[in-house]
Amino acid sequence: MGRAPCCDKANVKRGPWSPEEDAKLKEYIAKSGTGGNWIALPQKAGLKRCGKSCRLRWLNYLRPDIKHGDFTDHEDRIICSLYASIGSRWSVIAAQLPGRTDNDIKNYWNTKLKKKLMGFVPSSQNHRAPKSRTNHHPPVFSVLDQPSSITSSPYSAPSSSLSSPPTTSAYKSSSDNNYYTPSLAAGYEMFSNVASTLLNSAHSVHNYQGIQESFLRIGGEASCSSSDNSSNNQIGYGKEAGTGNGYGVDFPSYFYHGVDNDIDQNQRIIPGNCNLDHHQIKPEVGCYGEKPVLDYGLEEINQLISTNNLCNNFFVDEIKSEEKLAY
DNA sequence: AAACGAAACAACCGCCCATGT
DNA sequence: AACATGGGCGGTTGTTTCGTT
Repeated sequence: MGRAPCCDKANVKRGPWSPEEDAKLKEYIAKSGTGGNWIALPQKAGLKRCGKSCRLRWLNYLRPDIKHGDFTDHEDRIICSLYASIGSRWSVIAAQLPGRTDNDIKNYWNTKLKKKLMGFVPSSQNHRAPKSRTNHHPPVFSVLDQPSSITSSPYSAPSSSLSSPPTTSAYKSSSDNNYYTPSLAAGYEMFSNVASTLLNSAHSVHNYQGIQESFLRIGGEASCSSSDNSSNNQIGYGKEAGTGNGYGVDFPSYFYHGVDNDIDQNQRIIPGNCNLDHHQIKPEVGCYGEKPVLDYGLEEINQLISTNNLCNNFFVDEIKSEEKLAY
């Protein structure tokens, strides 16, 4: 038995909204609010529209706090890092960008940012001028137009598990029995490249502050690694910040997710056992040892990486695709 | 100037989930 | 517990705009 439609499709107007309809909707909501019932709203407002259509129009376009215009570099970075962390949860990403809607971000990602980050559209070929309704901004991630920077990065290249796209409809983890959606896997893959490049950028052009904002601040996860300091061949990089429910964050995995890493036979940091059923991504700033990550300067970070022989392997294997993220 | 293709973005569709009955 | 309903979300499609030929 199929579900009853939310409205009578035959008797509602579809397609682009006219200025008159916009005015009616805005006027009604300004006067009466949504009333918590979008289905009943169009009739009350005198609109021949589906309630869902009204909701969409209001939330994505008419709301007074909507920010129109091009995305800033800072917004780009937030989108990238969150996409890499949580996939295509556009509403969650939108929540981090005041004034931006999930639809807006989704469209922006699909039409511009994704291609940009994947290197499909080098800035020199990005010939299309912006539409008049938007403000032009400088090309984002110009550093990404230098693919050689990835391989020449002082940090390790992304792990091989991410160097090629999944060949099947689902991405099988090598370490558990979970499958990942292509979009999520693609996001991780993309992000691994982006992260490498940005890390290199931070190293080479001394703009670490930007990297902090785009990656570090997004948040570590509550630590519940299966590795601990007592293990013979594991190093407890995941120091808890304080006790109890502190957010233990490894370095430099914190660049990505802040999971607890283990160490491999070559004494390099490898992805930790991060299970997002248990890890909650939170917007807190994590700690390395007892010190907030943001308190580390570039020199210190480089020193830590050097001293601890850290690498930036990306740890898609340990991320489950069906996890619930609690905020 | 017209045709065409690509890009941008608004809007729709259908599913899922929370909540109420 | 089962069902109905509305809201929310992500994926996809349709339309418009603009650059190129």
